Amino acid sequence: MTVQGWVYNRTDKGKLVFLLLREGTGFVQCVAFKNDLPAEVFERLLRITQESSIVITGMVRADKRAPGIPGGFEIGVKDAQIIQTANEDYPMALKEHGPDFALDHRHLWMRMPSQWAVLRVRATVISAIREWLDTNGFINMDTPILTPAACEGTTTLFETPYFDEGMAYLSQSGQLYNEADIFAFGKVYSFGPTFRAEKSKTRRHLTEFWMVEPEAAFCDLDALMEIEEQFVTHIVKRVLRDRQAELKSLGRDTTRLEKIEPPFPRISYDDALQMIQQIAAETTDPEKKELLKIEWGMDFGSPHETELTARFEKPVLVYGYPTQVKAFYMEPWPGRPEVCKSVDLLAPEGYGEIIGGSERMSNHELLLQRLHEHKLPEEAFKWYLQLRQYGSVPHSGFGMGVERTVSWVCGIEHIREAIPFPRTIKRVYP
RNA sequence: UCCUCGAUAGCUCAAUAGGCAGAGCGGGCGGCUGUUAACCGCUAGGUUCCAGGUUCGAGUCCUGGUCGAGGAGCCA
Repeated sequence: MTVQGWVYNRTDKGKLVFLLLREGTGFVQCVAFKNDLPAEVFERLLRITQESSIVITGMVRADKRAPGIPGGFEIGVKDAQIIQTANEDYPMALKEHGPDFALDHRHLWMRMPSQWAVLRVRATVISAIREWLDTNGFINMDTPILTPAACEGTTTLFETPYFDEGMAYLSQSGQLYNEADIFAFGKVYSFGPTFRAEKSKTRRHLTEFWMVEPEAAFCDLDALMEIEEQFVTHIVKRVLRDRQAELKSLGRDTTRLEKIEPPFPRISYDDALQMIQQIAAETTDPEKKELLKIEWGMDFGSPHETELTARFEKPVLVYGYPTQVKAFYMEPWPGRPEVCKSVDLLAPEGYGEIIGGSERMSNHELLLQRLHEHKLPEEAFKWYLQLRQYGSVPHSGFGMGVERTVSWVCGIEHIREAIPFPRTIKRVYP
């Protein structure tokens, strides 16, 4: 058989050369004995540089000693043709790099096994997302990226000149458009890039990230939570089924992922708050105590989510947040207007929020009132308000961050590794 | 925007109390028939982020700046 690929690493033993070849879908070891091939070819393999492109002809055989992803087999080389000899100054050493250097060389860094594995898992996560939605009655209905104004009215937006229409803004959510779509199609999802111009500098933030946003008509908060746990479980199971070798090479403890099964624990904001307050009271570390300080009405920050989810093995659904910390369009809790029918899905192991969702407000007059309370321009939301005048129904939806989900599934430290070319506050290269 | 930390060879890092600029990897040359980031010998490789200051002497101390990282806020 022949293998086409790139030389990831070379080890020579005099009359024997090992080449660890990247061939796109995996890493395979090729072994060349001096006596098995023409002297001139062997001499070239002995001197081949890292990352050179090559076509190898040989025989596959099983060998427990052979490394690779997956390991356990290798190719005995009979002949080889070098396509291009890579320059000898390839900058990526076969070890850890600092983040600045690694990100400056993202175009090469992605060839490394760890990055290759994460991005392969990402592709499977995306495939599983579409698979579950497509087979559960959701239809893909993408939403515009160039938008006239803030969808939720709070987050900082990237802006761009738009002909004679003034400024257009890069989408930070397709949700409002999804809400229009469900009245035509019942259950829909949008899936695309999302842009946030916030100056967030943490391992959980990107300025450009991918979000899937399912939305369903005739769906209340309870039904939404069921959808979320089925959806997340399916994604985890697909990765466990199809990407074992990649997870293993990342050193991921998959027993944690194997426990992901519905139902997920459901906790009200009120109860979660009490748990956090108790944790804060019991902690002796004064710095941690200060970080965990919280009272009713405040949103959970990252330290709160971390402490809370550390006490569960599965993702946790926290519902019923205070209205004042959530977006204007969320349905109020029956009999408790200070609380809304929102739900966040917090991933375990300290990864925190990967899904934010809610039941949407279906009453026209109340929605109009909320718009005014939030000082949003009624004219810009005219179409959105009309949805409540022509056949309004209870409906719900959520947004899931792809990179945060991939980070959790892979067990990696930083979200920037979960997207091929990350965009952060200080980086738009390469 | 705020808080904390960092910047030394291509890369990852070390350098006692302020006293000759170092190692491993990667590159080059040589050796080895089972390497797993191989190993062994030799070799080349430096504006110690920038601008000032203190000092006989600064990678090290002081001032200002640049760039980066982690965290907070905000969020997926």
